[in-house]
Amino acid sequence: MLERVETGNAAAGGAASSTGAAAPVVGPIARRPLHEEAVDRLRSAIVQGELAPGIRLNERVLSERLGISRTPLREAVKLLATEGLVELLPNRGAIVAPVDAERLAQTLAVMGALEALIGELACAQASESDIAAIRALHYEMMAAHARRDLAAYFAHNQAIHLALVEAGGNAVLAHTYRQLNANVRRVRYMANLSPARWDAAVREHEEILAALTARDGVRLKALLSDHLAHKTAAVLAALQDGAAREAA
Amino acid sequence: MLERVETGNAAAGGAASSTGAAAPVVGPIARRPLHEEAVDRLRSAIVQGELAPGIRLNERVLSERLGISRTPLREAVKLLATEGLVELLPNRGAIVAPVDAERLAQTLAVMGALEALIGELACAQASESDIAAIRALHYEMMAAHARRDLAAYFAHNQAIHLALVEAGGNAVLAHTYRQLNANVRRVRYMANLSPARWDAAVREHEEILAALTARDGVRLKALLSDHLAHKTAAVLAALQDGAAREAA
DNA sequence: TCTCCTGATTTTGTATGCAGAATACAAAAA
DNA sequence: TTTTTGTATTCTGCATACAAAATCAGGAGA
Repeated sequence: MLERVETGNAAAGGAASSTGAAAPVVGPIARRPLHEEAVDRLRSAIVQGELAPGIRLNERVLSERLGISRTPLREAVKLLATEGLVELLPNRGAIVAPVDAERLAQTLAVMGALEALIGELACAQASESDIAAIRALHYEMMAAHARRDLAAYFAHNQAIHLALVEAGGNAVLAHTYRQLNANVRRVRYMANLSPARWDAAVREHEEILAALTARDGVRLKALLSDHLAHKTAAVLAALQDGAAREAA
Repeated sequence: MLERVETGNAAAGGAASSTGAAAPVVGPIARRPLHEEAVDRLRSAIVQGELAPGIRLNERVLSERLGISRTPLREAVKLLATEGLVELLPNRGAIVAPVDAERLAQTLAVMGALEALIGELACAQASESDIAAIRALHYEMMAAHARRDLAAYFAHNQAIHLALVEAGGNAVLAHTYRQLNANVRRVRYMANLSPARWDAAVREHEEILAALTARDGVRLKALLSDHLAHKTAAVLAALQDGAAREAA
């Protein structure tokens, strides 16, 4: 967990050896900044619960683990703080942000407001190949569901929702959505959903795909909103549940 | 412009000398981190156009001007990059993000989606004193309009919209809204609005206040959406205008 | 035993140093 | 004159050094 970074920036284009084929001449591989690497690393560690809510992020320890110095690490931590994944304690460093039901509910409410725009834009702007890609993801997700493979299901589910927002062609919307979503995913990983809710979610996805295919924006908006509302209920319930179990 | 920081963190509460009066004991004033100071400084400099779009942010120069070292400054710049106010060029530092009509339109679309939630929450959650405060701001704005004092008008206008979103009690929503808004404000500063649009905006604000007072969420939602749509049109038009004038 | 102080240690926040990349400049070639 | 190539300088990205704040350990006193 949290392996060293090993500056994996090896020449992406590789030696375009041999014949001077119509190779696009790769271009000089911009090395990825370490702070970005650190952001990604830490974000996924937090989202996947590898770094539990509330634990302190000791700079020295983390910088050793990631194999980078404190400077880019601190930059990364501050970025994650704006995403709400970590909390900055003045003069006392940072902790992984505790999961707060109130805040989570607020986040989901904002995402709900965005769903309307997402549905509208997706229907209006998605290319046929965008839709085809989403359909492919949908069936892969169905397969995961049939297999009761929760991890794969989540992964494809995420991919679908991201593809939907991307298809709308509004980069700001996509960025905002992603950022909010990070906090929700964290809880998702913690909470298994009930079989009933799982089945219902899959049915909802069927309808979502149908509406998108028909490019029925009004309907897609409504479906996405409902879908999120159900998800909200499930997530908050799971959270309550977890808290209760904790207390026992 | 961009005066040194002078660590204005002087004991905020001042010496709580003399009698142990019921002073709220200020607490040992947590010194404000320099990177935060830098963020605020740079953000307002950019929003107010003091740092023009496209110009390079030379680290050495900036750190000297602000009187802080490069480390916290770099942290600040990276934070502003996530807000979209600056653009990071790998190995070549950062520039003030160019104003891009496309991106601005996308930002405004997202804000539009949020307006619905803002209106709903404000009507449902605002306290009477919240509403009173907004009303006070409203009249101050009206005064500024009567005086044709554009700067004061903008300031109060901003304050009203922020108060509205704050009154809803959803901190995540407020945070998201603020962030998106920074990019719009920048253009606002650049573009004077036409007298006709100004008058119309004021009338819209009258209706907004009325709907809030009546706690008519449905109506407030619609009004805020329309208001933003008009603003969007005005802002984009002003932007076109500016570009055209530039070309001439 | 508990509380409160005091000094040592850890940890953060900030500044500075260093290597490599990018740019600017100047001379040579076309 | 224009383009190209080699060199010097500037700047960024990262690491490290240093100072201030916080935490911890131990002991004195109640």
